Amino acid sequence: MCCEKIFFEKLHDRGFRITPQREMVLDALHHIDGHATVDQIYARVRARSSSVDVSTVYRTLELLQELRFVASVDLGDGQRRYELLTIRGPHHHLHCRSCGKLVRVECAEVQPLVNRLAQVHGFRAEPDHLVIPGFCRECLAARDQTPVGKRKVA
Amino acid sequence: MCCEKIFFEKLHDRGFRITPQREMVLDALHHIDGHATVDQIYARVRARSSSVDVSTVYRTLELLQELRFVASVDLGDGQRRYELLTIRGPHHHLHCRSCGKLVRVECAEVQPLVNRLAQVHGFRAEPDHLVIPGFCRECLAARDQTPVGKRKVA
DNA sequence: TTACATGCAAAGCTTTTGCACGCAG
DNA sequence: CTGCGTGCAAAAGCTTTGCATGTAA
Repeated sequence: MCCEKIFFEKLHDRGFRITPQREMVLDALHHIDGHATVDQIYARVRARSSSVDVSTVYRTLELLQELRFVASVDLGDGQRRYELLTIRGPHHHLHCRSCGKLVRVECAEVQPLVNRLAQVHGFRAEPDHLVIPGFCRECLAARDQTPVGKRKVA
Repeated sequence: MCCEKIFFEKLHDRGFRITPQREMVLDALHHIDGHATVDQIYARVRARSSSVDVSTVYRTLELLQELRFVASVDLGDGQRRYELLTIRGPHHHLHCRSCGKLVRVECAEVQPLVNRLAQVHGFRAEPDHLVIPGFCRECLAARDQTPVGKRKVA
């Protein structure tokens, strides 16, 4: 796949080494539908080579972030998620605080805001991975009726 | 302070008890400039009563979220932050992925987007506490020049 | 050959949970 | 009185780190 080639080139350019582990992590990211947790990635990598360690996965993901191959999101549930920036078109997310659902939003819908933020604040809102918390249609009604108790907010 | 009164009323209405600990956590939130970490809150509470436990702070914060007195944000640095919704006017944040700085953005700037999301997706973007990741003016230049190494992204 | 990357294991952090006691109502 | 809320202590995650070994270049 083309990503891999670019990945290896970039690694090489920056003086990093090309290893099977790095290739496997990238491959795992390709095969998991967006927003992969470390667990998911690790599981997939282990399926190919059971001797790989989690720490290597973490280190590789850190590297992939450096190289701008993945973005990470923290949805607040204690697990960071990683998503390839190379294959999926740019998009954003609505994250329901109640049920955790992710609604995909096309770039165009957010672009006006991104533009304005750049103008007014000189701030580049990450155009490939904006996460907007809130409540989805389904949960809005439900939540307003639920008697308040020791309910998980996550 | 008025918040406290409303807080106690709300507690009472829902059948929760009014305790010194709960009052102290609320008070701490008032005295810490927005986005308090649990550590900060805990420190402030301990200053008044050293026997209070962290777990109580966590439990109280959970309760405060239930009652919509605070919102929490996870900036991805491994510590959730809590902010009172009662005293500060509604606002949003630009969060710099590089230096962690929070830029405050007034509601009006984001409202058009919030409206559109409601229309198109039936989604209520949390209007009091939207966090938009990206890169601030200062870091944009710096980051593009920094040689890639084992740099923390957080 | 050189030193970067890995595996292993242990530690670090924040947050959660179980339980018996104390206190609000 | 009753049982909700608390303190204490331990556990549970996820993530990071130190170090010796293996391996890409």
